[in-house]
Amino acid sequence: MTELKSAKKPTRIQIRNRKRILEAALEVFAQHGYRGATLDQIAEASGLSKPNILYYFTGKEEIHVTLLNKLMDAWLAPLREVDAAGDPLAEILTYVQRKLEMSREFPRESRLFANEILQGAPRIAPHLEAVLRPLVADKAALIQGWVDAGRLAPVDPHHLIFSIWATTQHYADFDAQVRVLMGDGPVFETAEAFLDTLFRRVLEPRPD
Amino acid sequence: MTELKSAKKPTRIQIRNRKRILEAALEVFAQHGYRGATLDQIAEASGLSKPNILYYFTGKEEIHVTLLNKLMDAWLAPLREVDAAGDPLAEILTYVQRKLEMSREFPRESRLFANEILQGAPRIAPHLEAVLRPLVADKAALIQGWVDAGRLAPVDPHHLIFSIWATTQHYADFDAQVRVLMGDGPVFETAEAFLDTLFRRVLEPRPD
Amino acid sequence: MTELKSAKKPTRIQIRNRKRILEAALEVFAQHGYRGATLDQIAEASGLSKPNILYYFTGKEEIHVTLLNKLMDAWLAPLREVDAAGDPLAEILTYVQRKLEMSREFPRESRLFANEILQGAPRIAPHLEAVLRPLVADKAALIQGWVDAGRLAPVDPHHLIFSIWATTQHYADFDAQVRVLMGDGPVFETAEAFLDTLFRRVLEPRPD
Amino acid sequence: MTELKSAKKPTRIQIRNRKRILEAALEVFAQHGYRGATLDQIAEASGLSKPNILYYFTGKEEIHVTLLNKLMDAWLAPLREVDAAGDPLAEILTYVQRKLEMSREFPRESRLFANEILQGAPRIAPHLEAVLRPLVADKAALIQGWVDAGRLAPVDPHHLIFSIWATTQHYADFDAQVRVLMGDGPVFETAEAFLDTLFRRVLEPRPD
DNA sequence: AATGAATGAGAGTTCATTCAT
DNA sequence: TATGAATGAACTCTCATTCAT
Repeated sequence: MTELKSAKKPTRIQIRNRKRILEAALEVFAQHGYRGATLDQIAEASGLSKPNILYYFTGKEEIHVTLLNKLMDAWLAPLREVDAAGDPLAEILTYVQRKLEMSREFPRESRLFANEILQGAPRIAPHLEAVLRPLVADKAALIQGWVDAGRLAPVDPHHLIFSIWATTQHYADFDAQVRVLMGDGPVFETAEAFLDTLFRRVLEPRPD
Repeated sequence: MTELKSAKKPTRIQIRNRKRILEAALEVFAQHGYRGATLDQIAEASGLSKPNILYYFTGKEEIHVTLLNKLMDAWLAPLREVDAAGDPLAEILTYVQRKLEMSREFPRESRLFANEILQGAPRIAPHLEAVLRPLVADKAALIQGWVDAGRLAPVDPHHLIFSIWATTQHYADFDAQVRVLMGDGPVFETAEAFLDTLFRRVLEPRPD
Repeated sequence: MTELKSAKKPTRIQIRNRKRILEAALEVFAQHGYRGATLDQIAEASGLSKPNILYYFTGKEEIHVTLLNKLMDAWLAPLREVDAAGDPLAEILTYVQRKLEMSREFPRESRLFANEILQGAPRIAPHLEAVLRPLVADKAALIQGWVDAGRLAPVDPHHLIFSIWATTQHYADFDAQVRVLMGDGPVFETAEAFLDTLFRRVLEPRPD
Repeated sequence: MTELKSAKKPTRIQIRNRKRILEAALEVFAQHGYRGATLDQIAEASGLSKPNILYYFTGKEEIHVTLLNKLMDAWLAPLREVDAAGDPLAEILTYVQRKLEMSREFPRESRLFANEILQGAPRIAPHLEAVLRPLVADKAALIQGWVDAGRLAPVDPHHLIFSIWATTQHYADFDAQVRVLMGDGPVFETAEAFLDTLFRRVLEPRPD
């Protein structure tokens, strides 16, 4: 039944409404978490009726999973683009910058992801193992190679990646706290400079 | 009525049961978030009956708020102890170490806090403004002073603090992801070395 | 509007689609009962869309009633054919055989009917009173006449008819149970012999 | 959780309310079938609120299964009591009488069972295989023994049992139809005489 | 201090039916 | 004639909270 619907090519209305729903759901899930979000909220935010939402998605969970899957692709793109042929320091600083950009442009996606991981990754763990793990293993090896070649200061590649994720996503995930502490001033601009400095100092090979 | 309870000094049983409830609730709230947690789960985990829990606490929210308040004190202690009279680099590296320690010792508290902030800090925002803001302002000024005195490499104090929080709490909050990527190997031990190196490189004043 | 449809003579497509719908609905209603059946199931089984089904029938109930009415005609035909001019015992044994045949050929119709009666005949009671009652009264009188004439062993005609219905329809209505108890062996063949013997022994006039 | 409740010995209120619910549910399920029955109806009929019903039973299905299980024990008791040491004809006629009695005393149980079998025994099939099949096999063998010994007229034991079930349960399951055809006159009294005669004629060994 | 019993307010979901084309 | 889209009503079930003891 549902198969049929997704098998046939979707109409314009279907495309539009699925987008609306996902957009609304992203907002709601990001703010309240999976359990905290309600279909009523998504319905209201999307301007569709609750049963109509269930006309497009099998249920609450399918909406959530769809969001997570869409998210992961975009989420990992910057890491994928770290180029073995590029200049090591430049590659990583670019990666940091792009990750920070994503936190600014897509804070809701970041929070959606954070919520999922916080709760033990119940729905996305398989994806992490299948997709994220090999990708990270690959890039960690690349970084290790750079370190071994003396092109980066010695550093644990995995922890380096974690620290990039942590520091960049922080501005999306902990936004409420950041706002309290920094007021209405420019956050991302100063953050960008700070993180550039930080990782430059950490990674620049020094003669010693 | 409620006043009476707090007016009279609590009996031993009261103290014990409130502890049990908070311990159980910490576990449950940290894993499932506020909305995702149920009193039934807390009741089961605490070994008390649901109505009995509501004898000690007005409701679900009060339990949550109590946990958050207790948490904040312990949470900020390491920052409070950053000593203006100490050696700047040592003070901060010690702070990093103590924060990481807290992530290892109290991951549930970290996740509880992360959950709250992720959702926009609806219940803890006042506390952040009243307590956290002045404390951070104070310590940021201290760090700025150290920087100005040339005792630390130039760095934005606020963002520095954020980066410490982000990198240390990451190991508690994103544990599920870290585990997928690092397997069963030692995480905190290598993290400690990594973060020590990281912040040392960032903060050590360099002649140039 | 609805009148128009029945006023004009139906096109070939109409005839074909109504047949499809009724065939599918029979399957679904017989298995799940009136409430348990859904238009979705009927739509899927018939290969038509849900709204299209409602183009041919006013609603779920009309489909059900249509099925019941069609059913009743066929259902009573064997009884109608019990011939006053025939040999009493042979007439009744033939009736038994034909009823059993219908259970084998049309088990879904049997179950549909059983479902309806089980629930108090809410939709078919009028039909029963108007059609079934006089027919049974007539045939009961016929049997009574045969009994009075000594051509059948003395027996209550109404209960005799009930016992014929009960024993023959049992193989359709309680098929699930029969299968559990008789395995995959031949059911209807042995049942036919059994029922022939049974009613023969019951009805054969004996000298006494 | 639920285990705990049923593990501890139930209070008087629990016993009373579970009885009320089962009594009400029997009425509702027997009339409308599993899908057709609603918790609202059961709630109304039992005088309890809907959530309160779910305080005593896990869900709709548990109520249904509980009823079926309770039913089966009582349902099979008469067959169990068919005594190998008794007089064959008397044993069976007594069984017929007791089954008819049950149809009169417990028509709702009979309809509940009929509903379940009609729908393919989705919930009770295992029980049928585990309990009913061996019991019937046992009694069928007993009857076959009586037949072989010439103490009963030759007859297929399985079909004999089916015919007893069919004819006796008919008065409960098809009550709506029987009422239409027999009016307000005595049904069970005449049915008892009829069935006694019927099975006597069928089973009495005849010299031939 | 404790708990069995009860419930109102929703939650997610289903479904017969209607709308619009 | 046909169907994608939409919905109101109802359904099962959950849960924080209250009642009564």
